[in-house]
Amino acid sequence: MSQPSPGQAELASALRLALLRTARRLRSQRVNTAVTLSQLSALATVCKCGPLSAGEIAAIERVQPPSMTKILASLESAGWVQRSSHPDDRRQSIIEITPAGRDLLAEETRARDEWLAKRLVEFSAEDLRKLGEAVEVLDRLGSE
Amino acid sequence: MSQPSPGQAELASALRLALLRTARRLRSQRVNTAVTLSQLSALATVCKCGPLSAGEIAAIERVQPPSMTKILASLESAGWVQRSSHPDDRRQSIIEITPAGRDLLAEETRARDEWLAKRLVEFSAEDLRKLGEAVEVLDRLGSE
DNA sequence: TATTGTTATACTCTATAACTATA
DNA sequence: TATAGTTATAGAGTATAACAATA
Repeated sequence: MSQPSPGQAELASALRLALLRTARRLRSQRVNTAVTLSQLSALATVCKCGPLSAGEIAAIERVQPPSMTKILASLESAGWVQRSSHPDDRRQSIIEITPAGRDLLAEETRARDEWLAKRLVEFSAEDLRKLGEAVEVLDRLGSE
Repeated sequence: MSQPSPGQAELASALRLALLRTARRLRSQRVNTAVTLSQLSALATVCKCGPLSAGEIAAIERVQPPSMTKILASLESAGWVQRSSHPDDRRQSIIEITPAGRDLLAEETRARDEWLAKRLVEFSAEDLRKLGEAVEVLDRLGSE
């Protein structure tokens, strides 16, 4: 593995500041005050990746187990996920999304995306192409 | 102005999740426990945009004035910024970076970028091009 | 002993509401 | 009255350390 080049260090610096500010705006953009962005993200993972244990969700979301405990407690008390016992290991429980959770996820995703999409319509086709190409790279950067 | 197209809604959704996770990882990557990412971001703004009032920094950083009050208080008590009185308006003070602040900023930026740059070396030239092109678009998205 | 998850605790980050000082 | 900034307070988000239950 080579050392970071000067160009990479500059890119890293610019990317870090750009991501901080954009994420700050996305997080503050609360649509429904009943659910937060972190809860929504965990709910999206449970919906997409099927029934999972708490540890598995924490690993996918890249947070520590105690953080996920809190998120899951709030999702469960709101009725958006439900737990069942693991057949072989009584330490674990299996967490899955409920129909109400699916409804909430769909509605919130639509509302939050609308806020972002409204800003995106002001961007050129060229800008959108650049963002679209970067999403896949960012995904790898955020989950490695 | 047109309505968001289906393609824009999908891009918005994918971008939102990618940004959340990547930003989460960047924020948790603490190098020096003496300074936080938000403090560093404000310090970078004061360094780059010259002497500013508290309100101006808050506007550039896109946070509310009370949030900036806290950030500036910590930066000032650490000796990384200093205040002087505004010549015409005694409600305001003028905030500028100190030499110690400049040193801290250079050192911290280097250390934090190293973490990101180390990951970037594993990416292809094509990936880096995509990220580089997106940075400018993200900047506009985060500061509009 | 090792693993899974939770509880206890603390710190960062940010906001709104109420207030002070100045214009 | 209006504006710039601060103080008071609270909630979201996350972590580490210590613990309990189970494997």
